Amino acid sequence: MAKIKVLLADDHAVLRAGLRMLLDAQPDIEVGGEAESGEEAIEKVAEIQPDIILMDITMAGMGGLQATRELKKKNPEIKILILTMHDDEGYLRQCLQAGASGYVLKKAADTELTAAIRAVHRGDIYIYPSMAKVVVEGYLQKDARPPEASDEYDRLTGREHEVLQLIAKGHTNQQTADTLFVSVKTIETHRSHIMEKLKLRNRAELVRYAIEKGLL
Amino acid sequence: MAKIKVLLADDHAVLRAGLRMLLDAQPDIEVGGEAESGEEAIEKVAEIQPDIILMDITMAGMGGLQATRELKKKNPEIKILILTMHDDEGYLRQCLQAGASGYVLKKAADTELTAAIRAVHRGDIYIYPSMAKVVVEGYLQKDARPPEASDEYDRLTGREHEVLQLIAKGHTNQQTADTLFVSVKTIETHRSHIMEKLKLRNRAELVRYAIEKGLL
DNA sequence: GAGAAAATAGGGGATTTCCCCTACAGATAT
DNA sequence: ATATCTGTAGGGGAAATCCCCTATTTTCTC
Repeated sequence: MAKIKVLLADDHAVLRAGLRMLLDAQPDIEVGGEAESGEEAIEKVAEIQPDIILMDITMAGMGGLQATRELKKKNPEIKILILTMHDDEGYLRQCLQAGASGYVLKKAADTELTAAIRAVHRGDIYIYPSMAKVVVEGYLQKDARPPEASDEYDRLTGREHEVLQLIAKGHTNQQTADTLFVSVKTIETHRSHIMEKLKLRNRAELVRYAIEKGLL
Repeated sequence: MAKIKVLLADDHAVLRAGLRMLLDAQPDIEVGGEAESGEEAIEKVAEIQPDIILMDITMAGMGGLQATRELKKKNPEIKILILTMHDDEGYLRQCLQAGASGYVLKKAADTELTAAIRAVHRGDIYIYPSMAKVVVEGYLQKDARPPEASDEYDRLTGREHEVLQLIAKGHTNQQTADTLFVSVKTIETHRSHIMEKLKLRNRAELVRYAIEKGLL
């Protein structure tokens, strides 16, 4: 099986040398080349065709962010793993938006870096755990219910919750009944109890309620 | 320095045994106890006071999700790392909302699991890379939206937009007709054109579509 | 062990949705 | 000037919803 070919892009020669030692010692990874700047990284990509670029953000000349944007535009299938000392949400976000597949801090352990390289090579995204927190918060907060919200909602029984979710997904009463292996009449009863408890007047309001409560 | 004390909660004894071998072999981790269900995990926590619970989702009796919610409610400082076979965004989201600090798949490498334990113990969040993709997408999409989005949606006429919004608010065809001072049949025609253009099959899907596009 | 709540199921009927059509007037575009 | 799009409206029928009820079994709770 072919090794994962990595291009190192960082303007510190010592760090590149250390990374080369570390990565070449892995059975499944090899360093295919090095670059000192964004421009050089772009040139070298055409030449050595790496699987992954390990990219610093701050480099003399073109930085890693701009280089990432240009590389992903010309070459969408290339994977770029940011390796930086910047423990900063702003950078993280910009890198991800530029098309980076991962973000690792230089203080990471060597096993974390190699795990990140393997993850990115598989097509996954690797976010260094101390940075992951903000990403997850952003993810959840999209509809993060302020815990208060609903006392009527808590009065729904388990089965009623199930029925509510299925209906909100667009299932008809009949489809819902089939899914839960009960009769349409049972679904109607549940639905009417739900609507009564939540003071809803028709299916549309019910769907809207479920979505706004983030039940899907 | 004290070792990281871990409680294993999983209903497969063999898996627990394997994990115990692996974790006890680490210089900085020890297994403090085991549980076969959510209920048992809750009991054991009081007894052995672990730093981290390694929790499966699907267990006989109380599952890991419910157990996570209850543990975090009583004991917010405890860290819960989900270890599951479920490669599923819905579970991931529910676990994070329940208060889990990490989500690792059972197919992960041993070094990934130990890295996750250490990350969570530091107070970070660890998301297994193949699951991280959806989280990052959710994070970015909060504002990095406009690119493609909606070509079918743009094909709706002005009047169709109006009708769509009213219906999504929970109006019946009749109410919508009264609001717009036209006949119910006109609303029906508009609605059927909308559903055709957007490939929706019933009112519930229509409501859902409108809300998810943020039309309200 | 009595009572309440939850889940199941049905009857019957009014209303609404959904789906197929057709039709026509006015605006717009080719 | 002809074709297409938009908005309007309707006929007719099948299907689904919605709204009253009642009723049985199981499960929880006090």
